[in-house]
Amino acid sequence: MSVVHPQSGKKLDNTKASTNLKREQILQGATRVFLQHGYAGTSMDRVATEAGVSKQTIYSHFQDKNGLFTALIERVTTRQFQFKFGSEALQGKPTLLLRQIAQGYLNRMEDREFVDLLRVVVAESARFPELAALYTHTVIQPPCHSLSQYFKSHPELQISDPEALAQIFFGSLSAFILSQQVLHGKYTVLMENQRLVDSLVELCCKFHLIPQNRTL
Amino acid sequence: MSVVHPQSGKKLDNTKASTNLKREQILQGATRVFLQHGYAGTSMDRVATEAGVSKQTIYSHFQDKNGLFTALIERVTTRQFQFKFGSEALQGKPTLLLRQIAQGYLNRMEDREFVDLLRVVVAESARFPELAALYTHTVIQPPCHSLSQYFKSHPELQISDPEALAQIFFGSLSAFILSQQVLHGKYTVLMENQRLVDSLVELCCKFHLIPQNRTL
DNA sequence: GTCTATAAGCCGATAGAC
DNA sequence: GTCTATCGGCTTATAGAC
Repeated sequence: MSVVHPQSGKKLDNTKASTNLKREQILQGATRVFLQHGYAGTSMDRVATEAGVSKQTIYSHFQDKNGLFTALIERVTTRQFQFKFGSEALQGKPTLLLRQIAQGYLNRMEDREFVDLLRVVVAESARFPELAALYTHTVIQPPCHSLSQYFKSHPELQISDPEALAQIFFGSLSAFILSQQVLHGKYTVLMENQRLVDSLVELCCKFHLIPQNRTL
Repeated sequence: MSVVHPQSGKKLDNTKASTNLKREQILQGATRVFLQHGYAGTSMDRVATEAGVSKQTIYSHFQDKNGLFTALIERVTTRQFQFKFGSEALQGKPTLLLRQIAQGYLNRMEDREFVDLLRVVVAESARFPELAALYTHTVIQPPCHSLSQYFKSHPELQISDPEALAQIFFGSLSAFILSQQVLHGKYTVLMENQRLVDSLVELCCKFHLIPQNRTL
């Protein structure tokens, strides 16, 4: 199938590079369109225009609309997994560390791709359950698991159910992002990020802080 | 425009009743289809078939696809608002009351219409921002506001930021529902409702319970 | 491999009979 | 008011030139 040029190996490499470049070009264009308009709301014509290629080029790189969408969401999901959370060592004063974690997670609100991916994965969760599962295990679970481990290794925090508290921690942050950015509550319901973070950290460290700050 | 029958007033009433019946019939069929397949994924032909009427009948009751969808979501949203939360008096022991509230909210996981509405409102939030705003103010805010008021009127709970805690309370519950039911985590990520509820109640009543249960 | 052109069917919305 | 029939236009996917 592939044209092997006998005079220079470069020709082959260039061809492959060019092919991958086209594929990349298609994915970038398709990502913009699909993440904004959803699966059914996106036409292959629109993708072709946005990516600057013809429709047939798309069909030569991907089996069909379904395959393109799946490959695309898997790519963006994996990309969002690169979010450095598990990598940084979980050290330092608990209040400061937890504040950093919460603040860092809330900063993702400003990442449009993160917000768009969340909306689309939820939107297509009924038609693409395997993508919902991938998202859950790749984006949602890892931070939750890390925090749970942290809680377990710090008994002085006196947390009765580390896994449940980690779920509450990231769950309330995720719900905040959903309500503020996806449902546009930012413009109608006011709540400063800092207040949420403060209360969350306080909840996790209540027992821990009592001996230092309070006398009952 | 309307045909007023001179012999019997019943004729007019029957006609109106029949009209409202058709409208109801259309809305019921459309609700099933739209909540399952989303806006772009739903065709008017499919709605007509599902509702058991012709397409033209739909267009005589609703301006266009957009108008039908909007009327439908507004109806279901309002219906979900009937969820009895603000109505019941917030009385009783805080731990028991909070447990009841959390448990009651989680019971909505089993209401398919609630889960489907959440998914569709999120899915179409970019194209129908006014529906997202309606959902926020009708379904999300009221319970949050009620709980916040409850916290404020019970200073013995020593809650520093009642509004933020109420947001954390319902936010983590909503995120749980989203992850378990919408993203199908029910089948891949196991976490019993009871553990979440226990931790949530414990967090809200930590200071309150300390004098009774612990000695620091 | 990439393009233009086109097939075959479904879309939202409407016209006209009754 | 409700039906059947239909109109352009847009949809996914493919055929054939280069």
